[in-house]
This record gives sequence, C-alpha cells and structure tokens, in this order.
Amino acid sequence: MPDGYTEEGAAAYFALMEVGELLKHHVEQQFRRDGGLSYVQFRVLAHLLDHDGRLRMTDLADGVVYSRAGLTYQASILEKEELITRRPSAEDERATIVELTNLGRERLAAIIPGHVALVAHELFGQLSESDIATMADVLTRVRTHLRTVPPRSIASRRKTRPK
Amino acid sequence: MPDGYTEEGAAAYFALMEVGELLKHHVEQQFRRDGGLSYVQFRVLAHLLDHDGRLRMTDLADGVVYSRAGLTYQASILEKEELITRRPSAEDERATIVELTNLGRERLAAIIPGHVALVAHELFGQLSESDIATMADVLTRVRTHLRTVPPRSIASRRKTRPK
DNA sequence: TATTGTTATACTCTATAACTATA
DNA sequence: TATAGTTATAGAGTATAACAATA
Repeated sequence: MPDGYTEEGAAAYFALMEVGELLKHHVEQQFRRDGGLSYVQFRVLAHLLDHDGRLRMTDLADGVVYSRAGLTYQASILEKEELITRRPSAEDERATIVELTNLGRERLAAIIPGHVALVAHELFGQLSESDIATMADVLTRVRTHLRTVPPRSIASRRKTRPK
Repeated sequence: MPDGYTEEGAAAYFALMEVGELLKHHVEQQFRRDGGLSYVQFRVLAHLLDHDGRLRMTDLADGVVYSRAGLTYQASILEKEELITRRPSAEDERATIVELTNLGRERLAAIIPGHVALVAHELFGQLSESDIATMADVLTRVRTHLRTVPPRSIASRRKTRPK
C-alpha cells in the first residue's frame, strides 16, 4: 500500500468528493432557478466573460473541459437563446468565434449574485479565514498536478485502447 | 455582498470544484479499466460492502444519493452481471433486499488497490500530513452542513415549486 | 496532412409519473 | 392511505466517428 493512505486521508478524500457533488447539486438548482441555465451552460458563458467575451470553439472547449462535439451541442442551444453568437474567424476561416451577447451578460448578471451568496453560505459558512487560505493553497496545488494531462479536445490522439 | 467573499475564497471554491471534477474523471477511468464499472456502479457496490453486504433498495438509494428509479436501473445492470442479487425481504414484503455476491466482492477487490494508489498519487501526492488533516476537518464540517437537506429518494415531498 | 468545427449517432445517467403490491 | 419498488418514458449530457472546409 502506497504511503499517504491513512484514515484521515480517506476521510479527506470522501469528504472532498461528497462536498463537490452536493455543492454542485445546490449550485445547479440555483442556476436553473435564477437564470434557466444548466451547470455547463453557465460555465460556458462565465468562461467567455473571463476572456473578454469571445473565444474560439476549441479554446472554449478546452477551458470548460469538454469535447468539441459536446461544446457544439451546448453552443447551438445558447445561440438559439441568443446568449452567444457564432461567426467564422477572419484570420483563420476554419475557426469559429463565439461571442457573448448583451443578453448573455444579463443572464450572467441575474445569476452571479445569488451564486456568490449561495457559495458564501454553503461553503464558507462555518469556515475560518485560515481554513479558507489553507484550502485555496492546497487545492490549487492539487489542481495544478491534476491538470498535467492533455486537454480533452485532442483526446483522439491518445494511444490507450484504440480498439 | 455577503461577507466571506474574497479573492482567496473564490480561489478555494474554483479549485475545489475543479479538483473534484478532474479527480472524478481519473477515478472513473480507473474503475472502467480495472473492473468494468461506472462511477455510480462502483459506489453502489462499495456502499453495500460498507453495510455488511446487504441493504434495502431505499436505504441504498439514500446512501448513494440517487432516486429509487435510478437505483433500479443500476441494480438491474449489476444483477445481470451477477455482482448483486435482489430478493424480497422476509419482514416487509414490499421491500427488496440487495445483496453483494462473491463475484461483486471480487470485482471490488480488483478495483480498490488501484483506486487507493490513484488517489494517493493524484490527491495526496504533494500534500503534507497537516494539509490532509486540515482538509479532512474542514471538508467534513462542510459536508455535515450540506447534508442538512432531505434525501433525494423522498424528494417528491418537497414543497418548493410543485408546478 | 493536420486542424477546426459540425453532424449523426449511440450510450449513460437521471428524474418524473404511473403503476402494482404490501403495510 | 402511505410506502417500496418497478416500469415506461423523456431529457440532458457526453463521446466517437465520419465528414467538409480550410491551413
């Protein structure tokens, strides 16, 4: 058995996974209630907002960690609701530029305050500032480690089980 | 804005959610590879193992946090693979007792060592013992807080948005 | 040839509602 | 009446492979 496996480690792992799931469930409901968006859809819009409101499909797919086909599916829904637009890129005509519309920004604005309040209540509710600081530090390190894998949009290049 | 929202808090939240997702993705692949089970299916079997190998459907659904209908779907798959059995309860003939078979135990045994190794590597890899202790403490507290909601198997009783 | 994005398709998972049987 | 479980069904999300267009 590799070292690192302890009762406390197991407790941390189980709690981490369950907290992630429960929190996601709460957040999903809030997204749906306040903005009629699914979890993924919110993330797509939020990621656009974080990148000046425009990104290429592939970059957006990598950012939100989805396959390009999966993003095309979500993008067509969001486009139908006029929360984003899609148009060919001027520099590279293969590429599609996704752009957040004003309606998309409004939708985010309708969701974000409640989202912040929810997380503040559910997650930070009973935690001290030093707890939060430790969590941020520790989890950021783990995330960096976990990210050491190729993005999914080029997953077809992997060599495992080509079948 | 509610207090509790800080840059560090946001960092902790985003990292928490992403770590949960990435870790789940890695773990899912390992379950599939080493035992041909999905994430949920593993959890169903593992939850049974944690309860002397037998539980009623409803209790199993609550334990794994799924609707009864969803569990019936998974149970029929697991039963077909002979990893569990289902039979009516003797005390309450409405109830179904789910029982882990030897094959089910073997399947778990084929998965668990790799699972432990994976988590030890991916999650605990670069964390100190005190980091882990803090995580266990903090996240257990949050989990307790988040669990303050009725289990999903009786979700039909809620009074919000009866529609 | 490689890359971008879309389409077609199939599959997994989940939830709702209707139903049966038992308490 | 209420509870346990199943079934039917519908919907969301994801992945794979094949494809067209462009680099």
